[in-house]
Parts: sequence; C-alpha cells; structure tokens
Amino acid sequence: MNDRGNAAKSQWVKTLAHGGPLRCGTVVTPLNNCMNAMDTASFKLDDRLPRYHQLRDDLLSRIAAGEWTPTQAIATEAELGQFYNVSTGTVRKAIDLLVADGVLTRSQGRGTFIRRPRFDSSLFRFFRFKSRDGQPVRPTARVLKREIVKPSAEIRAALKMKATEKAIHLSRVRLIEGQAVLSEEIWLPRARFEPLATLPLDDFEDLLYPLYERLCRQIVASATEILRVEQATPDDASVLGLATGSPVILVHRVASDFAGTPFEWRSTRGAATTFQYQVEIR
Amino acid sequence: MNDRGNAAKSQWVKTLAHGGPLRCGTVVTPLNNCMNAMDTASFKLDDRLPRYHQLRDDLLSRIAAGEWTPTQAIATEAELGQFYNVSTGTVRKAIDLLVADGVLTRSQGRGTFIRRPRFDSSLFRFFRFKSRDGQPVRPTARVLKREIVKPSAEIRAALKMKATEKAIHLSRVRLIEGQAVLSEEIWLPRARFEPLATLPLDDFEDLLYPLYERLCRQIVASATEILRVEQATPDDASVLGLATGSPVILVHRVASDFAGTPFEWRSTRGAATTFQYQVEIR
DNA sequence: CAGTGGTCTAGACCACGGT
DNA sequence: CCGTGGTCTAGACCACTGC
Repeated sequence: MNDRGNAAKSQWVKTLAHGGPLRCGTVVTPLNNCMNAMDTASFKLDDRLPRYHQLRDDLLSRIAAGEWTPTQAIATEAELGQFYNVSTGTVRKAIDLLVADGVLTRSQGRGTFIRRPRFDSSLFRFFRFKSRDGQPVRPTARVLKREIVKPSAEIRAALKMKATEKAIHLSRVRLIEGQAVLSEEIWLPRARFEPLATLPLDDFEDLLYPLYERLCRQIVASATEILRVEQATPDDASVLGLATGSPVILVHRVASDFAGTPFEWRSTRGAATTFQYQVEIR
Repeated sequence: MNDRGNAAKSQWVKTLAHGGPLRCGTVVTPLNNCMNAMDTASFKLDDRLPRYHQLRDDLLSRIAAGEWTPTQAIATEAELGQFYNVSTGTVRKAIDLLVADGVLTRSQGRGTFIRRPRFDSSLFRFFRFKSRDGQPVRPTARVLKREIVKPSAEIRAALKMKATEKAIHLSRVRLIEGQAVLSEEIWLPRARFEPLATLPLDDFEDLLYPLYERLCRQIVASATEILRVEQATPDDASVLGLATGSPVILVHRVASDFAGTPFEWRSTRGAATTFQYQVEIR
C-alpha cells in the first residue's frame, strides 16, 4: 500500500482559460491520509495570480497545517493535477517554487517530501571549530538554566507573543572537549513548547530542533540570522574563557514555522578568533 | 530593426529522442550580431547530460566569450530553439538555470539580458554606514597608491597567474564625510587591466567595476567573499582612526568572469563596530 | 501592431526506487 | 515490475514592451 493520501475522484469544477480561478473538487478524502477532510471553503486565493502561484500558496498552507510530515511523500504530481484540475506541468511549476524556497525536495522514483532547513552546521557556517588534532568537530551542549518568565518587550515583539504570555528561557553552553566555545540564550513561547518546561535538564540533547519536532511537533521551516561583533562582557569572558573586552561574534537568530510565524529567539556568542564566514555573490 | 542577431536558417542536424546529443546547425550568421561566425566545432558537450543542461553550458560559454553585452538582448527563445533544434520548453529550462545562477535576467516583452551581479552595496551588506544625520550613505573613494609589482605567491595562486606575470596593486581608502572608514588593497593581473596601469590616480572613480567594464572590457560575473575578525595593526589604526588592537572586519574577495576565471583579488578592512550581516536560512 | 517572454496544456518517453 | 519524478515536445493563448 501507498504511503500517500488518495485524491478524491468526485466532482471537479471545470476551469479552462488561463487566468481563470483555481478550484479544486469537493473533497471526499483529503490529499493526505492523516487529516480530516477539508472542503473548498478553506481556499482564499488571489485569482489575479498565475495558477501555479495560487497552487504554491495552497500547498504551503497545507504544509503549514501539518497535512504531511517530513517523512511522508506528499501527493504525487498526477494526483495534485487531478485534484486542482490543472496539468502536471503547472503542478511541477508550483512545486518548483517550493523547492526553490527550500520547503520541499524531490526524489526521483520516491516522491516529493517536506524538507527541513539545513542547519547542518549552522555553527560551521560561522565558526571554525577544530579538536586538538585539527579535525572539525560538532560541539556538545549543556543546558545550564531554565526559567519560565515574562519575556522582554524585544523578544515578545520578535516572537509576536501576547502581553500576558510566558516564555521558556534556556541558557546553554556548547563545548568542545570540555571547553565552552559558545554561549547561547534561547527564548520559546511557552504555549507551543510546554513539554520543554518540565523536561529534566539532562534530557536536553545536543541538537534542539529534533527535540522540538519530537516532543512539541514544531518544525523549523526557516530562520533569519544577524551577525555583529561585540566586546566580551565579564560574564561572556568567564563562560568562554576569554579576556573581558576581547572581540566576540554575536549571532542573533529568529526561527519560524512554515506559516512564517516566529517561535524561537536565540542569541549565540563565540570568540571572534574562531569566526569565519563565506559568501558567494552572483 | 532588431538589436539581436539572426539565427541561421541553414542545415539542422535532426535529433529526436531524449538523451540524443545536442547539436546545432552549421552557422552562417552567428547567434549575435557583433562576433564572427562560429562553427559547431566549438561544442564539446557531455551527451550524458540532459539537453537543457548542455544548452545552458553552451550559452554560458558564449556569454563568457563576449557574444553578447549586458545592454543587448540575447537571442530569443524561438531563435535558440531553432538554432539548437530543441523545443522552446527546453530552451526555457536552460535559461531558467542561468537566471537562477544570476547570469541572465528575463524581461517580458523586451528579451533576456546578461546580468551583472548586484554588488549594489556590497558594503552595505556588511557595514552600516551612516552620515552624521543618520542617513545611509555610500562612501567615496581615493586611490592612495598604485604599483606594478610581482604579486605574492598567495595572490598569484588565487588569480591563477603565470610566474612571470605582473600585477597592478592599488591601495584605496573609502571615506564618509572626509573620514576614512574602509581601507582596501586590490590586485589585478596586468595583462587584462593595462589601461589602469597608466590612468591618472585622480581619474579612478568611486566604483571600480564600471571602470573595469568600460576601460578594460572586464565584467565581474561572480565573487567569493570570506569574512574574518582581526585586530587593527598600527597601520590599520592610523588609516581608520582606531586604536591599535581594536577589532576589525576583514572581507577578502576574489571576483571572476563568466568563465569562472578569477581576475580581481581584494581585501577590505573596516571597524567591527560598523559591521552587521544578515542571512536567511532555508 | 509586431515581437518578446509568461502561462498552460496534454501528452510521450526515460531514469530511478522500491517491491 | 510498477509508480515516482525527470526530460522533452508542439503547440495555444496571454501580458507586456516598444515602435
């Protein structure tokens, strides 16, 4: 049996000319196999946009609604073409857009999948960490502190939180061979991350995003990072083993879900001497 | 009259099935209107690649050979389809690749054009410059020194220069309201940039790339930049008006032509306090 | 108004992955 | 072996640009 949903084969609204509205049939079974039925009422698309663009937007909202998981193939091109009553070429173009946005990846012979952003080594993008023998290494992590607090106005604004809402604040260090190389402050809206409010600190893993996904069903879809250079405060200095006032790179990240809603605020500090960044300009 | 070349309408090598080799007809007039005729011998394409990929590669080599200028539309999709004996869909896909690479831009109703990379504000990408009243400003530039020298081994390697070849070395400062904010060292292979070896220093403009294009017919197609943090040397400090040892951002750039051949090596230093960089991760 | 790229269709066949 | 996405075709019509 297939791991996909079966596209409905019921009534289709016929649309012919270019520029006509994008419609989909009334749905008997949804496009996936794990959600309840949705009807056409959920579409509020701008008819002035090309069909493939409307299709892209609708697919994205389905993805944001959790209609498919990253391990599951989304509906096939043929199914989508039937469902939306457009040709497969138009479906391909819509999917192309989402692939270009980093939302989907195609896999020939297997299907099309939701893609997580490659934070692979977000750290390696900025910091060159090597062990004593010169091999690149991924730092381990330790959560030093967790508190449930009212966030500052800045963080509340960045995370679009209500005035009364509380946040989970984590203080973390990342270590290489026992030596702290990065210090991190993380803020999460409590409502979305309740399981992390009580998780024993020792159960936090080196990578938080898999934890978000497993325990809180929150998938990071994209993030914005801003880099600056600062001088080490006495606190930074003692955590990172630097001289007070020595240059420190500050990486400031806001991570969002597929709907574009920000749900993690994070700042990372590391010695500027370990910093390097490469950009291609075209 | 059209600003394009007229595609030849002579013999076409017929290729039918997918995977067949990409061929073009023997050329009577070339694809543009400013170069001499080229024949099919100039194609050494890998038949294992999809046609649109071979087409992309051939177009890129034509662009690198200067077959079109950035102000001129390249051959139309229909012409290219006829010339290479492929459907316009395949041409579109090849052009899509080059657009994604930043090599071409399309303009509906006008044509498809060679695109220069947007260094718009390469500086603004990294440094936040503001005048006294808080408005963002573009620094002016002054060339302090020019010498014709044997480049260091590092620079010779980066620019793939022959052992005997000489380089033009420029030392520049960039100023805001008379205050030096960036110091730059630039190396160029002399052979490609002969006109700059004798140009009076006062005739150098704030932006060098338009100068490269106008005087030396060298178009920057792409560049790689590497950022690091250093401490100001006494020289840096006196040029930039900083304290010796204060943090400085070093931006190290190698710029290349459309064929991927590097032809400019540049390092830029500025106070780390004016630095900021933003990245989107997907 | 002619010519460009942009959108869209309805197919065909190929290459790959898993059963 | 079947089903997936990948390549490619040969059109049609639309939207924009510039003469």
